[in-house]
Amino acid sequence: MKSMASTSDKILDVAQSLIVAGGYNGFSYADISAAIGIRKASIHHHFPTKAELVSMLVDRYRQQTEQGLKSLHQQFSNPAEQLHSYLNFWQACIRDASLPFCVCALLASEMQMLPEEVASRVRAHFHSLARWLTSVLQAGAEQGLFHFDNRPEEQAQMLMASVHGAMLSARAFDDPELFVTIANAQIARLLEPDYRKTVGPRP
Amino acid sequence: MKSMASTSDKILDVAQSLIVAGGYNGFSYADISAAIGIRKASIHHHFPTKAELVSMLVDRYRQQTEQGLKSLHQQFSNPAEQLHSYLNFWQACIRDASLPFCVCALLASEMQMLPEEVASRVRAHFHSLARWLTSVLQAGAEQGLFHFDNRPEEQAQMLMASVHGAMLSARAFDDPELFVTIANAQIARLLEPDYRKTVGPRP
DNA sequence: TTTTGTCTACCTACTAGTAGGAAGGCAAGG
DNA sequence: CCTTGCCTTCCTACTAGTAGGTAGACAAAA
Repeated sequence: MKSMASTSDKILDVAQSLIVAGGYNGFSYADISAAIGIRKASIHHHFPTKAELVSMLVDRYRQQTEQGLKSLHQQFSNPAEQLHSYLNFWQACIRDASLPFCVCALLASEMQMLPEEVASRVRAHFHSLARWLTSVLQAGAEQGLFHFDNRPEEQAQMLMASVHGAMLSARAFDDPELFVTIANAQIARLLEPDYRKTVGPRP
Repeated sequence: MKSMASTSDKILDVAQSLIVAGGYNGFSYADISAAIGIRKASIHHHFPTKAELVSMLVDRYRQQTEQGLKSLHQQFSNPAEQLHSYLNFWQACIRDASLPFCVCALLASEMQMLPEEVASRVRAHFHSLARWLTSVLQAGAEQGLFHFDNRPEEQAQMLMASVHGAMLSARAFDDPELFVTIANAQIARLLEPDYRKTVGPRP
């Protein structure tokens, strides 16, 4: 049985893991070429320029993310469980090192030198993630599950920053569990006291 | 009057701003050469390899940071004011774009592909910053200024992640004020209610 | 005189990207 | 059936430019 994934998907897969490891300038067509056993020129056939490659990659990532968040809504009606499930996803990724950093978060740190077509897509991801977190927090607050003093938009920004910062710390300290600690402690503070015992972070 | 800074300091200054903009792989000796009007070879005289250059740069940055935090202790005896002053520093840096990102935070995102001599220094910065934040939080808690449920070490990690994540968000959204919003909201939650009015974030 | 800093000139390895062609799938026309 | 032609995919071979790094000459300062 041949490998199912198309060549262009394999290229994006490899490129994604290389970007997550070292950013936009941290990989080359030659790296991808070596990883999947295809010539450099063949990669250019699928993605004429590096900027296009990464743009397509971010588009795919955004699409996967949005689909994931949507299916999360179908799976859990409870905003607290949605939030936990979101964090569990990253927890698992960071633990098994399959995707130990958000592609867009990493690219965001290099924002100033990204091609505009990439930068705008990264920005769009941040906007849509902020929107999603805001809606979950708002729903949770209305249902009396969450409690916070700020506007939901602000609280969402705080949470998003915590998650990205926790990824960074986990990487800096070379300690995946640190992500879990930080992220779970952060949402524990959101939960209403009487709800904290039932849905709070598991040990 | 000739420029006061030594050549090697000028090299480090330029390299730092280039790293902050695009990371380890985001700058070259040629970039520095062009920026300060010196030949590439002359830079190699001061810093034989790129890894050494960045190592020295991180050493200098760590030294400056530690000195800054020390002088901050001399200036303010109040832990809440120390914390505010720390955030004000970054606030100013990000607003005037002089140093719109922590060098070590940016390098941390590329940890996996940094030369070991650089990576270990970045890790050391994270450790010492965590230590400082822990001590400030602990002192503040003992004086009844702060309130939090976790151990001070954990709370320090949460705060550090928030600060770095806020830098990232400010960059991703291209909105310096976002850093201020997130960071100030985060420490506002630490402050004891009756203390919040006097030392809380200014409007 | 030795050291320090800078220079010109160069090196090898790698960068993104291009030119042009071979092999095969596929569909229309004979 | 077979041919023709298009399309996709991949290839070899190449380009111009940039990466980090080196060798050695020169001048000024210690």
